[in-house]
Amino acid sequence: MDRKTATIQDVARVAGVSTATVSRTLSKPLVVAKATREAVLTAVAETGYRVNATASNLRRQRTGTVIVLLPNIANSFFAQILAGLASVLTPAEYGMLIADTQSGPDADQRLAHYLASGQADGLVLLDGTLSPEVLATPARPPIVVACEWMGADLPSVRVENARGAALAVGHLLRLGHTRIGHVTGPPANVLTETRLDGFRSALHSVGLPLREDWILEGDFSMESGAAAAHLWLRAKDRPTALFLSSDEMAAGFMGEVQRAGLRVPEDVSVVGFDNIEIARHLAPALTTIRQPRTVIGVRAAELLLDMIETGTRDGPSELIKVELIPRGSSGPPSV
Amino acid sequence: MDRKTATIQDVARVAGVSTATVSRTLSKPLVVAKATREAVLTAVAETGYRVNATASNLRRQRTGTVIVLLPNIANSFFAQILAGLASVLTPAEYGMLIADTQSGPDADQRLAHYLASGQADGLVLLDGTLSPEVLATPARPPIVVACEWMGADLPSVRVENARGAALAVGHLLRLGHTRIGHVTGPPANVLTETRLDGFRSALHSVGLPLREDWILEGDFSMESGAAAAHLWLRAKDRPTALFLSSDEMAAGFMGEVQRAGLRVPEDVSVVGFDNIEIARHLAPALTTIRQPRTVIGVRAAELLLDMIETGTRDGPSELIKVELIPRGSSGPPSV
DNA sequence: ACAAAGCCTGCAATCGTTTACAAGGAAAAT
DNA sequence: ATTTTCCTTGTAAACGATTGCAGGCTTTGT
Repeated sequence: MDRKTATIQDVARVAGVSTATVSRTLSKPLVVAKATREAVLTAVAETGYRVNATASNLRRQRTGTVIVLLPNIANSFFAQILAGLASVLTPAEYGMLIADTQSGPDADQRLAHYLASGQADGLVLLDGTLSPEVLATPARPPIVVACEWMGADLPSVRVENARGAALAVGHLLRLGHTRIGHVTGPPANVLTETRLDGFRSALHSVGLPLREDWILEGDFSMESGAAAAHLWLRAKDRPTALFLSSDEMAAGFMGEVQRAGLRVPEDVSVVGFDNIEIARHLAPALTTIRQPRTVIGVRAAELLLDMIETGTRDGPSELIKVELIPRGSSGPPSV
Repeated sequence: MDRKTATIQDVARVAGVSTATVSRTLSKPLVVAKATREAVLTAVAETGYRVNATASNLRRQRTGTVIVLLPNIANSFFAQILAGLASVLTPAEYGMLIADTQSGPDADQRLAHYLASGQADGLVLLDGTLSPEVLATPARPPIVVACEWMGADLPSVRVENARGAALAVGHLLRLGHTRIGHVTGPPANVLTETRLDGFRSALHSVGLPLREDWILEGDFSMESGAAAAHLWLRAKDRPTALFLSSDEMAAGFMGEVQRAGLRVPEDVSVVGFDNIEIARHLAPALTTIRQPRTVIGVRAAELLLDMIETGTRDGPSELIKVELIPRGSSGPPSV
């Protein structure tokens, strides 16, 4: 046990072989003779050798890192996707470099920077608001998009957003609602649009007219859900049910409505989207559309690793299923 | 614009200087003459050169990475600390390697592995359940502990947990409660014990007896808060107020109590700990103890960077202040 | 005008691995 | 017995940057 960490040289000396043999023993054990292999492994154990990832990466022209670009780490939605990513990347010896697109100044430029910098073997994109033009970079690393995005033909892991919206509306219709409103996500976002489209066409398909004044603009945050509640409370002619594009908004909405003395679902039915953990613990428990966040992360990571290893920049796209979870926040309209 | 990324050699050639000069221009611009400096910078811009972090790290005998060990990324509490860490580490050109101690098998062993592997220039410890003995590793990198931990004398960023508990109890006492219960965190955790101690001594200092049957065991999760609610609902002789060791538990508790038809704070006052984002959006809004999570991350990162740069393994410890946020979930007892 | 001091810059070694290539020896084929 | 083939192993050249050392050219001092 030396002061410093042992290097491959030390192992080679102890085992009485060349560094090449040590390296081979560790990476492709099959090509070295059994006797030497064992000698090397003993020496490794004895010296406590661990391969220096930096040197290895330099030589192998890789970085051992994938960059994850997301709008906001603090958001539990992304945190859970991260957990999924980590569960695949960590065992594969890849580190995650997390880049928060909201904290810095110009997100598009940051993306371009990461693409060009060669700081990563791959990139996971969780922010749908970035502009697709940046991808024009030559020699960019493989990218997997794990959210709705305008950049058309990248390998991606997506969620049945439109169908989710349709499920939500269908549920409310079945309960007897005909006056259904919607609170959207932030304007630029594709999630917003896809869910809004799903909402629109679900209403359309049963012949219900679309009341534009019942479509409120939010931004996925609880804050904006609460704001929507204020608008709703003040409105003269209000919908009896609302589909909100995120659970956080739904929670904010319900809280505000209840603090104003009205009741859910008696006075208004509420359906969210995401099935965040707290959804079932709210009072009333929140009806919502479940999307398996960890799975999204896992699949995205698997896709990316595959692309990195095969050296391709194209890959399949995957669609993750969603599911309606009916709970207490939705009920029949009280005429 | 070549296919491949430009290397320092390319820049040197274009600028008509040696690679040494290019390197110096970029790292210590002051020592190179103004004219050459400008020539180099022009060449850099022209070639689109970006320094290869791997090569630089290898030569400088560092990794450019800090490892963050935490129990669970998906937990929004940690996610927010992460955001704080990232906001300091990313600009300083350090990557974060996130290691989830819950996902793997033996967390202690993983910690030991990370310490020995030399994979990181520093380590942030967010998991208080790891055993302190592992630190005995010689030549370990600097560590900052950003949570309560038994390992005594490491540099740390801590929160006034005991005082927080005292604030919570004091608040309930002032409202007139004398029958106050507590829901703890998981048994092994130091957070649990510190807050429990704070709770105990706050009661003790005003001469209230301690009812052991009013101390329920939780684990910080909403689930366990809901379970505590069941116990509370079933109890014959129940407290009129509860201090729960986390907001998530408080949310789970409130939800369950309300779904059972009782009301907060009329039937039971609830105080949480953390001030998670949803706290103010619940109905009623949750009274809680605020701890600034982002700040914890920021300070921990700053401390760690300082230790890394000065090469020391000791450093100051910091205590982050907490604050009572009174909201609707606590009120006078209804006799 | 000459020596001393100061600025810049280049040379070349180094960080720790990986991996083409070649070479040595043993086994198999002729 | 000689040639061919196969299996293992070693040699040495990268990978791309940083930096101690030394040398050349100015500047300053006397």
